[in-house]
Amino acid sequence: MNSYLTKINNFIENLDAGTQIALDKITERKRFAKGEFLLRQDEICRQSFFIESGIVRKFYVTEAGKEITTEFCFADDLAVSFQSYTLQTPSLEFIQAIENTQVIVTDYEPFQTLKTNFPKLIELDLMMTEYYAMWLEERLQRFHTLDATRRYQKLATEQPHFIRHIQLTHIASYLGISLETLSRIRAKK
Amino acid sequence: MNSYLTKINNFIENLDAGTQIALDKITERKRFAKGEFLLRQDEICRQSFFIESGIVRKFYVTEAGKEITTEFCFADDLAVSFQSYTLQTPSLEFIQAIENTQVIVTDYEPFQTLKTNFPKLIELDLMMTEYYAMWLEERLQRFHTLDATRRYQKLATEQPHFIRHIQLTHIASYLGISLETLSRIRAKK
DNA sequence: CGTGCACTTGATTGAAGTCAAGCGCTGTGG
DNA sequence: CCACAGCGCTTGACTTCAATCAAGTGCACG
Repeated sequence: MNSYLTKINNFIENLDAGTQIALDKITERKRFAKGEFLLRQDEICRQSFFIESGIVRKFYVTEAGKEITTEFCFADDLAVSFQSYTLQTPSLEFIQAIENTQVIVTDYEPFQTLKTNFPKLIELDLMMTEYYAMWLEERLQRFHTLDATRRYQKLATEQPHFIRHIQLTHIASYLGISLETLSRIRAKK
Repeated sequence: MNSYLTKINNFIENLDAGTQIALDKITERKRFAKGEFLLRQDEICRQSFFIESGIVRKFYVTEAGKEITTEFCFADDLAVSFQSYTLQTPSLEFIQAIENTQVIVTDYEPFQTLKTNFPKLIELDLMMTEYYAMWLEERLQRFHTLDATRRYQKLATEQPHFIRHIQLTHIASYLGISLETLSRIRAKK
């Protein structure tokens, strides 16, 4: 499944010049300082953010006021509030930079228009959505079958950079366990 | 988000005649008796199954030999092993009819070819994938934030037909709780 | 009239949450 | 330059939720 990312990147690099140029015209570079929000709850996600460097986190807040982290995006990841972006409805999620972050911003509307002239972009959109769906499937499977300890272990072995760069409060929230339990899991062994 | 399904259905109905006819040519109707498998683990999912009537269930088997149900598909749902279908790699999942089921089968290869001639089908593919991703997001959120009781309650109020038509063993597996716990949740109140 | 399957009920255990206190940085203001 | 405030994290005591193991019920079907 990770090879699918390579396929997507190849696809982007091999886009014809016309599509590339059109794409360039509707994007811009932007920086967010650590702590800044790329998107807030209730706003409509009218942009996608391709991370060039830094880290962002997506999270929402429960009725009880607890922050639930849904995803971390590192360099080369695309950050959007998927449902808000797709339906153009108010976002349930926040997107926040947890390090100084540089992104390439693409506006929703121009991109949709562009898709009608450059059908390759629909394919691209499809591939990226497929990738996201597979990512979600895998994440769901882990919640469905693994206990707290094994969820942490998988993360620690497969994404060690998560643990190196992200504070444990957020890791715990991302794994759906309490900070205290995470601390205990890490302590033993 | 459910209105997105309506949008997809409208899109299908409003496809130009050419696309419709081409689509018809690569599909066939098929019946599966209760208990039959539409797809088995390790097979490559080379077809998509649009359910006309009946019910199918998607599940995989853990190393420990436990069946984990990932999805139920009813009439008008599309059943595929998503990762296997998308990557054309061996499926981790089984797809099994749990009632006598009638489906419209579309083969993968011809559909991919068709997409190059009828770009509307790429759009359709995109919309369906977007819908699936949003469905996964919601399901993931429930695992992430709700305890067993509230997961059951949401299911019972939002999809009462699930409980009417599907045996509790499968419901429990779908909700990620043991059959005994589900029984107790249902007993009280 | 059993045999098997779907489900229930009870007893016990274990995993993880909550509450509470404390530790060790870092950074800031007196 | 020290003091202490705040944050990220740890540790301990206790509670709660849900899994497991084990019987038992009731129905369906051969």
